[in-house]
Amino acid sequence: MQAALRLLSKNSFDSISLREVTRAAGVSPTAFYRHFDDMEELGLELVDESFGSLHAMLRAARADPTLYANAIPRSLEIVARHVAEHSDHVRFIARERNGGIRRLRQAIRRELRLFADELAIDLAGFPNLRDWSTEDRRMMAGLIAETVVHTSTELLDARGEAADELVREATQQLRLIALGASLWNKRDSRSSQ
Amino acid sequence: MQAALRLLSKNSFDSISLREVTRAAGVSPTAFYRHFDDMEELGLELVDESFGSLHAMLRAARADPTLYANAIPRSLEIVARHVAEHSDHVRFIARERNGGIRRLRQAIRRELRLFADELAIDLAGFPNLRDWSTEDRRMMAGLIAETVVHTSTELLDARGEAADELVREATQQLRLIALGASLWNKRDSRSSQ
DNA sequence: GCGTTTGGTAAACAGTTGTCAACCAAAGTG
DNA sequence: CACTTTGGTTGACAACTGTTTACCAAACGC
Repeated sequence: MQAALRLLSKNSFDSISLREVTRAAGVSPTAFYRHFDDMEELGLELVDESFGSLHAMLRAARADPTLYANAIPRSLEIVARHVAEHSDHVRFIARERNGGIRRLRQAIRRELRLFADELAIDLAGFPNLRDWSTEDRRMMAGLIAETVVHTSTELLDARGEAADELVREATQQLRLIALGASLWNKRDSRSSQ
Repeated sequence: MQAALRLLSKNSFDSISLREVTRAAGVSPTAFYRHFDDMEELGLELVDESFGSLHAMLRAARADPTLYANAIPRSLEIVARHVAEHSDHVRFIARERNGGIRRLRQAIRRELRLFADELAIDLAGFPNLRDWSTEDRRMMAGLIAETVVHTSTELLDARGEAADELVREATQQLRLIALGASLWNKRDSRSSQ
């Protein structure tokens, strides 16, 4: 799996071959079948691993007591570090989220939805969002999640000053959203006018 | 190029072979070289074609006088139709935006940045955004663009009721952003506190 | 200590791949 | 009319692919 991730930093999943993976792992092609039926199965396990490291990050983040005071910049800082430390995982998720292999796409999107749902629950901890409908909180969580994910994927190809600029922009965007939330009329939620 | 797009609806670009493309086009493998040096060159031309159809859509949209009155739902309606009519182009962009081929990624991201820049200029047409700094307008345009692009890629795999739901959610998200904009303090733009 | 599970190996298979050289017919051009 | 460009062809090439079969050594379970 490490070998596969190494290859995946340059190519997309459905372009790397079973033999390439085993070659990179320093093992014979047939040894692959001792661990996976299929390349697809390898992919699905990589999805698990990638979201595992993400959830570990989230658990650590939620334990941080300084988070709530300055939630936006603090969260983005944590995300930026996660991207730096697990760039292979982040790149894999970003790439295969819209990639060519159906089941991988579905698995990743399901996990991302779960991530947004967790965020929606966290949002209920903020006083001014507490009496929103859960549907509205999910809508807002989806917007925030997408902004964070998008920023993460852009961070993959940025270094130094450019990376800082991306984080600055995302900070402003999340602030804009938070500002909108302070004016949100809870009764608007279902009138699609 | 049509044949390639057909294949690309199932697989990602760097997993389809030159021979597959020519086979799908009903032509011999070597005939490929009469038109492109490379698969990469084919890819770059597909990027041009895809953004061509997008810009045609935008030009038509801007000519619509009913747009400004009800900008958010009207724009999303237009986008949804574009996705339905050019799903191959949209899928290609979504997939290769984070795909394995560097130059394709770069070309697509450059075009998406241009798209956001155009949107930033359009935003200046709204009275309450006219006296913002151009930097803030770009920040907001980036957020809107990403929301629209993300919604488009999700629309690719949704049909009927699910698609309507996606559009409804995006409508709410854009409204939340617009609401935030009405409170935005223009002098905040550079103080990263 | 003996049998079984685990994780590795080599050799071979039929297919597929990108690219080259050589050839050719139709269309366009002076 | 002659000739050059355009866009196609066939055949061949070595290289690479996923998967099967058969074989093997070390570690583990009792």
